[in-house]
Amino acid sequence: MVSRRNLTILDVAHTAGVSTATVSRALNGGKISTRTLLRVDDAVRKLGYQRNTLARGLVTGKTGIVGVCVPDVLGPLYAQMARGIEDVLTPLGMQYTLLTSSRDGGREGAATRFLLEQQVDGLILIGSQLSAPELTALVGDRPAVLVQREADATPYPTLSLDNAQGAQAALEHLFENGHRRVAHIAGVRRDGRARQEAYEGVMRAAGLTPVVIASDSTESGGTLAAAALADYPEATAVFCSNDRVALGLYHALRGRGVRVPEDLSVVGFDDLPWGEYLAPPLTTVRQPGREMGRLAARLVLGEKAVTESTSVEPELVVRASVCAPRGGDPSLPA
Amino acid sequence: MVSRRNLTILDVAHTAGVSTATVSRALNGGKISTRTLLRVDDAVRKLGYQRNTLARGLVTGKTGIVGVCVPDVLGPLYAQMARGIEDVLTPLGMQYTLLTSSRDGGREGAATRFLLEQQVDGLILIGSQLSAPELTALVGDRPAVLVQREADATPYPTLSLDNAQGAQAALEHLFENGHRRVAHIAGVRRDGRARQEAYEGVMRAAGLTPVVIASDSTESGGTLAAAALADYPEATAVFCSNDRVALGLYHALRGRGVRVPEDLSVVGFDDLPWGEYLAPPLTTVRQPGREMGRLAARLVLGEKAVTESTSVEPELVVRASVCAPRGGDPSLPA
DNA sequence: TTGAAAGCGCTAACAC
DNA sequence: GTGTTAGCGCTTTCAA
Repeated sequence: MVSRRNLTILDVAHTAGVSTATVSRALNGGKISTRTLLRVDDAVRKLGYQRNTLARGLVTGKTGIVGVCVPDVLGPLYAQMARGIEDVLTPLGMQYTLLTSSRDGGREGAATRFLLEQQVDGLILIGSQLSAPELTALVGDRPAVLVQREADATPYPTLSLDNAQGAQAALEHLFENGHRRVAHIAGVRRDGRARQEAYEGVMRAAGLTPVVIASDSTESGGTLAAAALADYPEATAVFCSNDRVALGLYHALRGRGVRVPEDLSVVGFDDLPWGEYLAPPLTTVRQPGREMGRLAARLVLGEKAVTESTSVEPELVVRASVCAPRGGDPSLPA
Repeated sequence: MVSRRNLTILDVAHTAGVSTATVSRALNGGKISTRTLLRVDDAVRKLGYQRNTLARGLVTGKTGIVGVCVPDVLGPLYAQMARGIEDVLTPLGMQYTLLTSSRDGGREGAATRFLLEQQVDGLILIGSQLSAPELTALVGDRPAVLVQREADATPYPTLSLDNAQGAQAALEHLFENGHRRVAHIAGVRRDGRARQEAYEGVMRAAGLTPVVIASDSTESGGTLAAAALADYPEATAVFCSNDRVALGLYHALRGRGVRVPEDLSVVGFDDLPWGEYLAPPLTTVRQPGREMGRLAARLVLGEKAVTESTSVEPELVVRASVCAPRGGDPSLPA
């Protein structure tokens, strides 16, 4: 049962009394008589043989593995994407290897190179920070998909959330509730910037003045932003670049005796799992992570027609962190 | 720059005017004259050569990869462990491949087999659900570490959190605050069971009656548990099997007008990132995920003396979800 | 210090 | 249906 040294198909062939080719066929579903198949199966079981994927991959030129590189393992969104990828790979008997770039271009490059040297059949790069030339030099003409990145100077298809649409939905919801003075707590990364730009655009289009508070996209960024928000007391609502910021904001607001949503309405972005359990449950924009994962996988496998860039629609999730502003439509600074 | 078909070291050898052996040596830091090293480097760069790890692994019998299998990617704790593993692997020029078992024995078996066939140098199985015989049959004598699993009938070292100690710390904190009627919302998995047993033991040792509410370790489990808790109104505190349950409990309690901690003290387990931002900030037991990851990696690489089983100490994180019960020490049911 | 050559374990023609 | 055999791309003796 326990292997001494390396068990190979030769051992199996031996104990089954057939050739290695036959064993290979048995293992891969080739033309085989039922009797020999049984014999081989027995031998495999008896020996506890496990095939060596390296050798197999070396000769077939395929590994059945898709490499996935995420910014960090910590994000629930990436986890959802991973599930989506799994959804399409598993029925195909394929697997994926997950690596993290730690939001660092150097590490991302190393991880990507590693995956490529691993001879992965395809590459899904999520939130890549590498420049277009770096990417092309590294990946060459291997199948790759860039997720959370807008169409680029790269030859690879991209898949991204329509951040503009999400921001617009959030703001419209706020407008419908009577808000006009809506501040934005901005994020730092690609997505954050896209959301900020959309926010500014929508505000201007509505004849309103954007007020942007810089932040680092984390809970503590949200907490810090609360202080900055105190300098803009006429704001009746805040659109946060993501849920984590909203969480930090909730916390700081509570400390300052500001009630959500009575004193200040809040909208998040992402729809992380804990959002609905907050007090009040957070109104937010959902990013369909799992679906994005599925799409990315199908794109990289070439199952879906590869258009230059695909974007998926976010969905507004209305819960309880938005209500009408206190004095109806506020006119001028207090 | 962009490879036509497969670029091999033969191509490199060719353009550098040396043999493949020399190229190999140059790539791996063997004895080489500086001049040829430079020539090879140039050729590599010029061609955009990337080594084929499969071939390399096939001949060396090592891949430099540690396989990691986690119950689900969604858990922040697993993410922290992954970071810990990375901490020790990266400086060694090694990598890890992450796979999920989706808390399903079948999928876990498949994932493990896949990693093994991948010829990983070691295996870190987190929260494995497989039985000892299944595990031994599958893994054989390859280096493996079982995380979040107590010492077993398996030949592999285990690494687990001292759940008993964590439960004890939580309960002692509650006792010190004057609580006697402490209920427990139990979890379903290994860890949950260990915590429940510890809870029961500590309660009995203190001459108190354990009250256990079954749950599924998720937010909705916590929400449901709130209803069950209504049948035990004399409880002044609840020890939750994890933070997610505590979150759901918070939510349901709020709906019922029960204040935390004034009406009911709550303690969680795990210390997930959002705990400190809740209202009130959650007192909980921290699981040192990153450190566990580091330990697991060192164990699997054989850097650390392999003792049969290692356990790491949890740490009580006191925040604001515990205070003295309302009427001091409650005596009898209402 | 470098090169020639023998495999690592497997699959895929090609014969039988 | 089954066996023979030539590699897949690389490292590693062994000689030179």
